[in-house]
Amino acid sequence: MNNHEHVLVALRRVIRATDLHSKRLSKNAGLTGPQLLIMRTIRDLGEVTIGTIADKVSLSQATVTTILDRLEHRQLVYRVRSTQDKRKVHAHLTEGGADILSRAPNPLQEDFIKKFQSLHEWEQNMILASLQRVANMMDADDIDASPVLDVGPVLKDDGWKEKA
Amino acid sequence: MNNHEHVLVALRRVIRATDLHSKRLSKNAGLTGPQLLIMRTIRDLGEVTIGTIADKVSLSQATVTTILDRLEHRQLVYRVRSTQDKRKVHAHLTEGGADILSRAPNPLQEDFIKKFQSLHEWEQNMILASLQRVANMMDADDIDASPVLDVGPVLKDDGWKEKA
DNA sequence: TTTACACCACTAATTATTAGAGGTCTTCGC
DNA sequence: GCGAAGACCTCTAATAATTAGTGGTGTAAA
Repeated sequence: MNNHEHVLVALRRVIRATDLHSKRLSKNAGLTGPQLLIMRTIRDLGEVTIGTIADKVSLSQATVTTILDRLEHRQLVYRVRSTQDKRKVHAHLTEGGADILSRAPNPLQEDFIKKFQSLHEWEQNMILASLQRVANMMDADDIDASPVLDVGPVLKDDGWKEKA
Repeated sequence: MNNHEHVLVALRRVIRATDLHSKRLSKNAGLTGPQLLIMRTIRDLGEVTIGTIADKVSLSQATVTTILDRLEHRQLVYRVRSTQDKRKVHAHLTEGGADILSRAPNPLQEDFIKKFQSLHEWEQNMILASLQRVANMMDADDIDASPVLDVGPVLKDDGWKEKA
C-alpha cells in the first residue's frame, strides 16, 4: 500500500464516519451505509469476488462476508461459487436488490474519491487535516439526519444464522 | 503427532509403496490405490470432509483435493458444500462409485494397521526395519502384478480441467 | 530408448468463512 | 433520563479447501 492509498483509506474512513455511517441511515431506512456501499460496488463492477469488494470498499474480507450474509438473508444479493476457481465466490444483486438500489440516492462517493486522488499530496494532507478539525467539532450532533431510503423495517434477529 | 503415529504413517507409506501403489493397479484397472483408499474412506465414514479424509489416509488436503477432482470427473464421487460451515465440503459416493467399490477386492489395510498398532513399540520398529530391508531387495521387480479391478480405460486428459 | 502423458505427493500461496472480542447505535422498559 | 438488550460494524486469528508450482513414478507409444 503506497502513501497515496493510505490517504485514500483515511478518506474513506472519514466518509463512513460522517456521511454514510449506519447511525445515520438506520434511523428510518432498512439499509446501512456499508450495506449500500457494498451493493453499489456489486452493481457497478458486475461479477465480483468478495476479495475485490473488500479492496474497493476498504474493509476486511471477513467484514464483507458477514455483511453479505445479512444481505443474502434478505434476498438482496446472492452468491455463486466460481467453477473456474472454487476458492472464489461471486456476488450478484437479486432483482429486488437492484430495484431497491435504483431508488437509493447516489452519494457521489466514487466521483469524489476520484477527484481527490487527482490532487497533489500536500493538498490531500491539508484537506485531511481540515476534516480532522471539523470532525473534532462535530460532537454537538446538531446536523439533521433525515431519512434517505425506506425499504421496510430493520432486520430482526429471528435466529436465521444457525450455529454449527 | 506422537511416536505411535509416526510409525503408523511410515507403515502407510510402506503399504502404498508395495501393495497398493498405482503402478500395480493402473496396469489394467481403472482405479489406482490412493483412489480406492479414498473411496473406501468415504464409504465407511459416510458424510466426511476433505480434511477428515486426509487425516484418515495420511495424505495432505491438497493431494486429496486433486484425487477427488479426478474421481468427481469420472462421476464416482460428488462434493457438497456444507451449509452449516461454508468452508467445509462433504464428499459422497455416487451410485456408480458405490457399485464399483463393492466389486473391488478388500485389501484388509485397516485391519492390518489396527493389529500393528496393538504391538509394542520395539516390535513395530523391528518390523519396519525388516520391511525396509525387504524394500531394498525389491528392485528385481519379479513379482506378478495381476489385475485387481477393471472399470474401463484409464482417464485420458481431454482437457476437462479448464485453467483459469 | 526416448517421449509423452497420466498420476501421485508435497509445500506455499490464495480465497472465503468462522470464532471471538470489542465497539456504536437504537429501542424498550423503568 | 438510565440501563439493558439487540442489531450491527469491524477487526485479527484460526480454519478449510483449492490452486500453483515442483518433482517424481509408471505406462504406453514412437
